[in-house]
Amino acid sequence: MQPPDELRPDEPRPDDVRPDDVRPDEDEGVDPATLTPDQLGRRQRLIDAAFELGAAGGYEAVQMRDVAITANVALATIYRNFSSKDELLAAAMTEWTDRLRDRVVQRPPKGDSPAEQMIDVLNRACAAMQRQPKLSAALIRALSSPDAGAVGGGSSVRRSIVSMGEGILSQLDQQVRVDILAVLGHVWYSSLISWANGRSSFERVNEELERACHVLIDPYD
Amino acid sequence: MQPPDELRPDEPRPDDVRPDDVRPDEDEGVDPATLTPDQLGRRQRLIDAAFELGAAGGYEAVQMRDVAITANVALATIYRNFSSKDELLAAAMTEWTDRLRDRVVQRPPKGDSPAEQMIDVLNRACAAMQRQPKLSAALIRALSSPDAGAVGGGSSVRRSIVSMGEGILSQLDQQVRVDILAVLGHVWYSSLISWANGRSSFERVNEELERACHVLIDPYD
DNA sequence: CGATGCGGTAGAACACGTTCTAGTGTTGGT
DNA sequence: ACCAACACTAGAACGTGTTCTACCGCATCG
Repeated sequence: MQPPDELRPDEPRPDDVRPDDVRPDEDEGVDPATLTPDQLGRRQRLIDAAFELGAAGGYEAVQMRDVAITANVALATIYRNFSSKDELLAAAMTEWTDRLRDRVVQRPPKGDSPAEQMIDVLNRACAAMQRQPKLSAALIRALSSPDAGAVGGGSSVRRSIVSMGEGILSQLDQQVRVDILAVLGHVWYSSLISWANGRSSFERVNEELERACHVLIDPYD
Repeated sequence: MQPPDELRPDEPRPDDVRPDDVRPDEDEGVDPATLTPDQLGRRQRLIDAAFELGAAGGYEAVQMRDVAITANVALATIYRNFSSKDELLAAAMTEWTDRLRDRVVQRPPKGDSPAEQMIDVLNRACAAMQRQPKLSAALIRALSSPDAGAVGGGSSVRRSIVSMGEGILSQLDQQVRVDILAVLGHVWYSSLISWANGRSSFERVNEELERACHVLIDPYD
């Protein structure tokens, strides 16, 4: 299964391309350049298997033995590529987030005020996740895991929020903009974790984000 | 081991008292009123064991078999009182948070502006956690777990932030105050999870909170 | 060509949260 | 006094992430 492309599921995308703007310095240990095509293939098959199992049954359905079978790989081989289940899922999250961000960023947000525009962008990102709720929850859960390997995924998400917001808040003072985006990142992260853990609904996530956008942005506008 | 009382470790406190303002409606299933003293004792011993093991070795050191041994109880008995390890830790978190909040609230925050006062309060809470870093991380990790039983702990923490902030921001418009405190709650939660998962330092948590207080409160002041 | 080392495979083994089984008080109603 | 219900105990058993063992094939180096 290919990573779901929620915003424009119809656009063709070759199997093996990966976004070329990923920062290698924050990824997990292995340097992609030194991998043989065989190894890259196995690695991608593993990530795809994680997508597939996660989309079908959520976090607990991504069982390492099943991932191995789905990807046609030995169990121990997973651990040669990813130090843990959470790192595997975090790698999947990175891949998905990068695509999602590209989509969201490249169409103009609707709304009259910066706050409204920011809300629109976040809503669209949320809507994309909502279309694959089990997968999203699984990926978010991995991101919030204590596993060291999941760090890269977290910073990838943070980067995405910043790049989504920079254009919209460009009129604001540099420092204020950074601060606002940082706080928004916290609200996003916190709300999604609550949602992924079954503590709140998706509407609640949207409400929280909306509230935060208003209380943060409006007074500066 | 008794729950650590970080802010005033010297004040005597009887073994069996529990704060009388806990809302039973958000606690785990069992109604405390119907428990025999024996049962209450076992329950408290379990929470105390969790404190002890968690303080010594963090989340992974709180192993159910060890908790059972430490509390002098059979393994299965733990699961009669708490539906999971995370719920046990969440109960411990609730107990600790309630005390912490009482301490923090009852002395006047220092600082000239509401933002400064809010920062002071949050800093003090952080400082208390920093004194038992392994325990704090363990409790926070439990709070952020997908376990249904941990919900009560989360709302207990949220309540604490609100009650800590209400006095300070009393001059603000009601709605704005609620919104600000909600956003602050997200920042607090998100930062602490990152810290508990080893992704950021305690100074970083303080910085994030400080930043959030300024960007949220100052424009309304 | 042979040695060496690396990455892969199959599958057992291990750790720890959780559940199950069977048996033993203890308690409260009749 | 007896019975039923229930909480507790000891310990086995189970599930799933992770690690270990043993072995194999293949490429690179001498």
